[in-house]
Amino acid sequence: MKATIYDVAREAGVSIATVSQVINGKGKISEERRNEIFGIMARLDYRPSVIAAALTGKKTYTLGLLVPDISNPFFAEMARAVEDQAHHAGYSVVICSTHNEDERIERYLMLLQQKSIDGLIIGTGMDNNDLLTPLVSKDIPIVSIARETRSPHTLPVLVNDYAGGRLAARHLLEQGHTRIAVIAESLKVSSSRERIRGVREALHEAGLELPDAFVSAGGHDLLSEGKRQALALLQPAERPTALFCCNDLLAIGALQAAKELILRVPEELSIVGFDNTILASVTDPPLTTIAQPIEEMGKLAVDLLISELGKAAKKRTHERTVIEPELVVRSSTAAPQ
Amino acid sequence: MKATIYDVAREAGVSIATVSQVINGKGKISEERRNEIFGIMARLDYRPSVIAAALTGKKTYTLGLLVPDISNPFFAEMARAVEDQAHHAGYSVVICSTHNEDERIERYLMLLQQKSIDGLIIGTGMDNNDLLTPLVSKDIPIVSIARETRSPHTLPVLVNDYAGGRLAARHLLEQGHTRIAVIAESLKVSSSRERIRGVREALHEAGLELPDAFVSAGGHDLLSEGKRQALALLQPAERPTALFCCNDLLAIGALQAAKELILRVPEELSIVGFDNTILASVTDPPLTTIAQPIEEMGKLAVDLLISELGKAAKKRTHERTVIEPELVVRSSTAAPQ
DNA sequence: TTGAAAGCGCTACCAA
DNA sequence: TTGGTAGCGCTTTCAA
Repeated sequence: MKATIYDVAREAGVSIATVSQVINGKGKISEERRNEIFGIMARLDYRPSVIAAALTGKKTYTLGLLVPDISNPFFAEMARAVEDQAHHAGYSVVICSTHNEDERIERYLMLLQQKSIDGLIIGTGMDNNDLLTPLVSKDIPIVSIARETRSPHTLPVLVNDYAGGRLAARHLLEQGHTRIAVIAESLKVSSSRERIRGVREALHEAGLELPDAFVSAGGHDLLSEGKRQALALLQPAERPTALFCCNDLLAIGALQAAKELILRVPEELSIVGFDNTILASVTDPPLTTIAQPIEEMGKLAVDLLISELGKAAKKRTHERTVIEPELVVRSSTAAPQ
Repeated sequence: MKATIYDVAREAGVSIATVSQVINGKGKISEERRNEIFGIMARLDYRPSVIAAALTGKKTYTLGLLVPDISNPFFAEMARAVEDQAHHAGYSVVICSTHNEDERIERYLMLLQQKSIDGLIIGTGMDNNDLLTPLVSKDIPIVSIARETRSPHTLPVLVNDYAGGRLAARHLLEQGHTRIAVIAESLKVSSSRERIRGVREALHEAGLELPDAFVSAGGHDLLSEGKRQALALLQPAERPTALFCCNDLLAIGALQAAKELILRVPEELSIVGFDNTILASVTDPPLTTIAQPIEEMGKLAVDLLISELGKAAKKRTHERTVIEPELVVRSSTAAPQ
């Protein structure tokens, strides 16, 4: 059977209270005793039960991570960064794929609460901020990564999406494009809206408009959705000469659409993605995209969360952490013919 | 404050034992009482604490998943399948990226034990099976997915790697290749060894050999490793005309190597991958690869694990679940010039 | 059909 | 410096 604190105490001829203090480095225990007890713990291969500790109100050293879909490389890379950093700090991470469905989000949130996570990282879009109130009222700190929620209690760590949109549009404008369309995953997500705003703004500065007909959004399966939307956008005679896709997966869908329509990329159609996931570097042609420093963001989010963990709810920060995106030019963009 | 079982009991004018029975559908409680209590639970927004339940020896409804690297699309897709299926069954999943390092594996295993997971899914290579003994002695069921451990206590769910290797080699042989080299991620992983054995066997049947110089392995960063190894293999005058890479990431590295050497794929060099991740379909050229039905495997693994959860340790299955792989022909293979 | 009470393993407070 | 002990919220006999 597994050794408990009682076994250690008995073996050491002390009370469990003493052992507990040794474990937690509290109280004043003599060097001697301390070392003796450590020795016994090692000999008995004793491992404190996180569960029992959690029951008495201590931390569980578990974080929750909500992402729409872990099989999307962007979120996989995010999960990796988060998990890595958390691991370094002694935390483990429960990863939840929400598929952007409120119902799943709710179930997961319940689950995570029941399991008493110490903190939550949200990488998924959320309509309904009420879902967070139970967490908030329990003083569980929440950071959102790569998107914002409307709740004042979540600390965002994000890339400057607006700037990203501008960057993409400017790149396209500089190459001489004037008919630029946008494909977004979902207008529910703050980051998509911001990126579109950036595009619109950049166009505006160039004296151009972003017609509503050139903004497309929606869908779950990003790849096929990107393709479907691109197909639709490219139908009209007055088709756009460039597509800005709000993520790489959508961009790849667009790439497939172009292939299907026998439009050469970048000669006949330019495509810009967003995220700079591994996908962007391997496609045919390689994708010009806006890079989100996802690894850095993941690390930052975890550090931030853990530092908030220590504080009383009152003293929590409310700062937004914003990182600037970068344009990565590959081969999917060129001057229009 | 959060409602506890005591609040519910008080409100209902019964004892906590009764409430507990209602929650767990045990004992004989009158319809009336039962409904009344359910009502009160709902009204109080009562959520049983998984932690407290776990302390008394009940399940935690948490599974552990060990993968080498969640940012590798293959494992991301695996994680997604596992997580999805687990979620359907009411379980959550703690995902751990081991980087194939024994030390990390050990830490994670400790962590998972402390948190009392109900079951473990191993998707990572493991040298040291001793790390599993603590789990085994606690009767925690373990299934390995897409690879085997040497421990008799883990139930494997895998693709027929040997057949996969053969499939790849046969495809190449049929196209007229005779100088076929193999790039593997690590010989520590059973699946790699099996795939190579399959290749060797197929070659053997065709009266050919797989020289040791044509087998390359090792490394962590799969992409750059694939490139490095391909570069090395393609150096000699007697260079191979085809490369079988033990996963898609390696294959993409090889693709990059070919580009660097200005070798056209597939005209001058054929490349076959393994896994059929999303990557394979978007590369330039799209990758011929061996498909692992990863979604199916993930589901199977979870179902298997959960069904084992119910059984006493003695009655556990020892069956291997093997699925046949499929060849997916795209554009990275052709007859040698 | 229901309830009392003994844990589960640990923490934290108060005494000694 | 150390130990006693009352919980933490829930499950599970055993009695009533």
